[in-house]
Amino acid sequence: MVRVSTRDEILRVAAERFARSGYKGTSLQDIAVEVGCSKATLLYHFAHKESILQTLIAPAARDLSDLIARLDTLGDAEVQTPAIEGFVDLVLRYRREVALIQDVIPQFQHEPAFEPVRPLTARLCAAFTGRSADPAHDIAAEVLLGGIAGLVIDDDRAAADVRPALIRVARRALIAASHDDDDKD
Amino acid sequence: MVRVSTRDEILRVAAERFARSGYKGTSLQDIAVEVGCSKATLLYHFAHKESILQTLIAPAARDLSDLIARLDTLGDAEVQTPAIEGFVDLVLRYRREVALIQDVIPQFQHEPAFEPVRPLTARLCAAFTGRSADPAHDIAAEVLLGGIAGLVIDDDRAAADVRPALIRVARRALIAASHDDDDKD
DNA sequence: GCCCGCACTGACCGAACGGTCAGGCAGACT
DNA sequence: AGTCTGCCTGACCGTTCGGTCAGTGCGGGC
Repeated sequence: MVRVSTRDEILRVAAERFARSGYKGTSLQDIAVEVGCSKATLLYHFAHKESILQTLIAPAARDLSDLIARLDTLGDAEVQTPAIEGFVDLVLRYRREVALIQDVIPQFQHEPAFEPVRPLTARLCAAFTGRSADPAHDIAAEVLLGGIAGLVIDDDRAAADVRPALIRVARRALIAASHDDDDKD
Repeated sequence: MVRVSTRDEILRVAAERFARSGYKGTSLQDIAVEVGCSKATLLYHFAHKESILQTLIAPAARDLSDLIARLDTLGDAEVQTPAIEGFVDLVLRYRREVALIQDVIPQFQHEPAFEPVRPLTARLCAAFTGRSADPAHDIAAEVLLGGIAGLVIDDDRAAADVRPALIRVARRALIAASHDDDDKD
């Protein structure tokens, strides 16, 4: 039996409940009951409900930010493969956090605090296309980004099983799309 | 000035608010204020809040069901193109409804009423892969299905502009994937 | 023994939620 | 004139929400 702090236990339970029932669909009371403490204890460790959310997604957000910064240092011709593999590895490592982020996007995307996130996704999208100027390639990249992030959410297959399939479908759709443009209908 | 019934106005406002702030993030009061009627009027026209939701997504659900039934009549070799084009046209026609459905999936997917939906998506997924038995093809199809549905949500580009790009990325990723299997790494 | 800080709690708060209900009101029919 | 029906409403209900607060128990340093 490992010794776990109440704070860590709150985060563990909250992550699970938020992913299962959504952020708004999970009350502090729900979390407190499963943790085995009072609701006031949650608000002793975290100032607000939103603080729990921020704490949960912070590591994933940091790693995503690091990935994007690293991709920015690469040249146009060599950026796609690291982008695809880096992103796939990221969402597979943070499955629950990805589900959580996708859940709260509708209610936070219009807030001013969400503003600096948009250029981040644009840079990631650009890395996926190999910085192509073709808007059709941008659409393809957005589809792949969203599709990959969406798949890992409620998928119970092992990461090692899905990883190669995800990378392959992204390579097919993106690398082919940005290298040969002669098959337009 | 066209004459619109209160009921239709409720549906119009609810669709917009649900898509913008989410189902749980939109109260009956919010809708009533924007419609210009009382909250009780909403509950006169619709028995519950959930009835509004069901009414909104019913046409999209019916068309999706029809599409899947039509795809079931096609052979394995000829099903992919109609599946891709049919699905893209569907989500482009029902952008707001798609956003709404994706928003409420986390809170309704565990309910028994959601049970008959799962085989539907499996059949659509199978049509996307050309009924391939390879699990990697299934993953590719799920990525594309989710990615395409996710893209149209908060995309303000005209349907005619995105449609060819969506179809092309899906064809690249899926048709190539299921016809030549000799590039595994 | 005393005190202090940390972890924690029960009781409580105002606000907002979905939903109920008795009744008002305008127009059509008898 | 009377009545019936469909549309609509204000007032209200119980519940649940996130959050506050005074206070309790306790382990460790002095």
